[in-house]
Amino acid sequence: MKKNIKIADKLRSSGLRPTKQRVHIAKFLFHREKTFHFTVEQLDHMINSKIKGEKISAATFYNTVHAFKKAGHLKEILTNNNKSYFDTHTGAHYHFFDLKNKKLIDIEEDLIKIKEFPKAPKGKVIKDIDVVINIESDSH
Amino acid sequence: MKKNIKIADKLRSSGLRPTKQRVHIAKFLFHREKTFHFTVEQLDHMINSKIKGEKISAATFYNTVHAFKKAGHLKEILTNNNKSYFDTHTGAHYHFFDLKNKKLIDIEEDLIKIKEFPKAPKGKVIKDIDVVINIESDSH
DNA sequence: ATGACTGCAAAGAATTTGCAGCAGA
DNA sequence: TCTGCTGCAAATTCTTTGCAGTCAT
Repeated sequence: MKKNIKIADKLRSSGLRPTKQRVHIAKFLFHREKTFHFTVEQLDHMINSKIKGEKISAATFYNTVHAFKKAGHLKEILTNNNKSYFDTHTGAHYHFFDLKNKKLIDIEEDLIKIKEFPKAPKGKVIKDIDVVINIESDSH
Repeated sequence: MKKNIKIADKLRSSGLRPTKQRVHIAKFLFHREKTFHFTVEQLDHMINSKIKGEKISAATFYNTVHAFKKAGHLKEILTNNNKSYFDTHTGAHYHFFDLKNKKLIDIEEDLIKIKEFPKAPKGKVIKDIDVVINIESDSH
């Protein structure tokens, strides 16, 4: 029960009302040790398949995930898959993307050293840098 | 007319039949000096708006762009935009992505130096590395 | 002739939107 | 009470598919 309160506070302090659905989703996402990568659709299936009663609607998953992202609790990752992947690991880091099984693997920031990179065009600033290393099976 | 022959040969040597539609699209894409970034949809509009008679169908644009990509004449680029962007510049290079107007800007390979990066997981090899530097307006 | 390619229209996926009703503050 | 949030269904957007007819070789 403590955890619920913490989650509620986390949401409230981000300006998000801790509704039943949001708390449910937040607990699922943030009460885990390891980083978790997912698409909104996958999240929908994973959570709703465990709910016997009232399911959470897809629209709410989209709303909630985007709200969490805006609040800085989730990070969006680019892939070659034309889908939005999200990551509970919000610090600076990069990814392997396994082209075969469409799975992401974290690469901690300090494992990649970008020695230099160009300045942003005039009037623009760099917001962030995405690095995706696409991998495939050895046999290729 | 020479150019048409060259294009036809380029296609044939990639195992692609130089149909009227493919030659038309290939000329549009490859007879230009500067790199060109586009989505399939944009390409469709750009080309079909110039055709008075028989338009080329969307399916053919998708088929053709993917065929060109497979043949190595186009490169696909990741963005934060959940859309497939393609690039006529097929060599190794990276991109700025302007979050405001959804435009890509090339960054030549030698402007980014990745000092070190992790080994691929066992049984996997690195296919390629995507680097996208997201930029936004200064005022942020 | 014989595959390969095209075009259409329909289906599919992922995501967004509009709005009435509900529920936190 | 008063916004903000949810849920539904419909709408959108981008992309793929199936198949009959057409074209390159």
